[in-house]
Amino acid sequence: MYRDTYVGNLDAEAAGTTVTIAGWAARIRDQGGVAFVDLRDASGLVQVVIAPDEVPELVDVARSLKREYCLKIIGDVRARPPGTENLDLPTGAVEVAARTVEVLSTAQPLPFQLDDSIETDEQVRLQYRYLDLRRDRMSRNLKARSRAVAAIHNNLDAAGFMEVETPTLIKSTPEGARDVLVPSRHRQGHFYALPQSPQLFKQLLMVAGVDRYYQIARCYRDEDFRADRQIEFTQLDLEGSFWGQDEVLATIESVVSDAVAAVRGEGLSLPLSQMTYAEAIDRFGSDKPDLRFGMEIADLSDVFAASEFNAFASVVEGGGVVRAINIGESESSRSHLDGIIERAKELGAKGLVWMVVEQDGTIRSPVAKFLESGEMDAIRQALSGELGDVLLLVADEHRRASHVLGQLRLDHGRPDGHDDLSFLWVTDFPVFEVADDGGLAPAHHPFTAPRSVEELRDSPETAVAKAYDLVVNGVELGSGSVRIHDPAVQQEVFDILGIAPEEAHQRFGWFLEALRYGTPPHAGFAFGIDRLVSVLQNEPNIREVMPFPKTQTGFDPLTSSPSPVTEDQLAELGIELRPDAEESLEAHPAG
RNA sequence: GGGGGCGUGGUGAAGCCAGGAGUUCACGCCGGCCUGUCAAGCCGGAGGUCGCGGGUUCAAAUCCCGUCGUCCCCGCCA
Repeated sequence: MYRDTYVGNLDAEAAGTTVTIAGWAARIRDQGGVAFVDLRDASGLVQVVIAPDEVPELVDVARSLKREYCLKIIGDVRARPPGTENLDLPTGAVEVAARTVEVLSTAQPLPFQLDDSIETDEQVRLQYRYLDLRRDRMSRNLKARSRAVAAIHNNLDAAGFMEVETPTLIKSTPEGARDVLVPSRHRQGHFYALPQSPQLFKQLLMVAGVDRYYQIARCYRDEDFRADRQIEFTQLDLEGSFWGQDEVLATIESVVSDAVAAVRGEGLSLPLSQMTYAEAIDRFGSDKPDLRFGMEIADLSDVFAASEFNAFASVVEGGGVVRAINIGESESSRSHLDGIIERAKELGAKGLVWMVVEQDGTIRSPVAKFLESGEMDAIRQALSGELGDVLLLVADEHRRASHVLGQLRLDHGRPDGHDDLSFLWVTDFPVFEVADDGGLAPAHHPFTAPRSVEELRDSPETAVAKAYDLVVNGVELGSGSVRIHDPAVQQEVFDILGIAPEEAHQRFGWFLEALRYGTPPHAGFAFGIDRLVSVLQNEPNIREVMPFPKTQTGFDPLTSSPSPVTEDQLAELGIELRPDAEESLEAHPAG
């Protein structure tokens, strides 16, 4: 028997018992005589005492121990001598006096330290992820994730949902993100795609009468990596028949609240607040506003419409707007403010005007000479400007000005280092977004139901979809929609989206066919488990809550994947590498 | 596709702007001392082609060019 208890269970009540415990030597403090070993297992840490005057035969083994040796120890739990208790340790009231110490496995010196005293380069952590995961932080993240997922399963199972698996080798329907492709051996030149989501399959399950479906599904999108994006990630995917938006939101709220409670100990106050897409853009310059702080966007178009400052006045005259935020008391050196202007340009603004509120209520700014005192007053009032506040103004079309200010708002207002959770539904998304070339691009997948087909046909640029996002602390957790269940409507939507009938038939014909067999009205949602857990754990990126993530270029330093394959493997698939791929092989020698 | 930060013994940092012997600090590692420590302490020691390649220079960790890796951001992510 390797153990009869976890070390985390050892408290004052366990004193007087004899236990068998097993784990790793997290730290060793050899006093020359008595030695202390902090033994860590999956439950926590306990101090083991090896005392030569009590058990002389343990002297040699005590001397031989190194960090991260894997040990089995039989010993007596006893209260620590008065004055030596460790209040920082949950098990700090007791210690285990060793009778026997068995080395189950030795360990080489570690490539990095497992305590949190030094922040190790992430590539090294990933290369030795199995050691990194022993660290308290990562161990806690894994546990939190497990608890959240368990809560989700419990909630949906109790609510009558059926867990159904869908294929991970599916038909490629190039749209949206790039597909991850898998070559077929039986049909050379043909490829499977890994699913970007189980979207169409879960809709087929609705046609199939499953009624309430869910799945914790792995999804794959081959786009550039970010702190909150990996090539593969995990979503809770769900769908229900004879359902509408209100029921979906209520279900998701209940699920998320249970997941939050499982990790944080306390659920959410329901229902969550809601805001339309239009309001979110207007007030916060984002479709995923972070409501943990204010700093709302104010509109100054009226002030500048008649002002002497022609650059702004002409923008307003041309149908644009002048919008602004107050980032509060901030460094107002020229170089710092120039940096903000650069950032604004990076975000797509033509320029940015800063203003600093002075002692006498006047405004210091490169454009101050164009402003009358009444105009300065109006600006200060609109932005509640106090002494020392820095105001940032952008003139552009409404959408772009809002977007730029929304980002600057995050740059300067986003809090860090506290535990607040600010959940928000964003509803009434538009069917189309205005692309950079001025054209319309679908904002969602083409199976999203419009609020009305007539509206979509008559004024597509303002048409609203029955689509909704869940946002927490400025992170888009997930999105969902009411789906189209009428094949005629689906056909028409394809048409309005600019997908020709032949094209629609070729890509989605199998799906359109399915809709013709008595499809129930249905709706659903999907949200990112990685993102949710990373927010709940206050982690800055989702890699910290994924056991084996990849680097920004999709590389896994632990296994050195992706890697070249043999000529034979390629030949079986009918694949030959192009010259530029051969060059890439030389540039990235196999690890 | 683009912008920025970083790459220095096993780990983390300083040194780089302003070129002058691989210099420094913390942790770890190895050896010694130490019988109540808990990020133990004290003494001693080992360990580095300054990511790689090229250039400038009498001289390059330091300046320049390229390249690889990594992180953040813009674009992209129906």
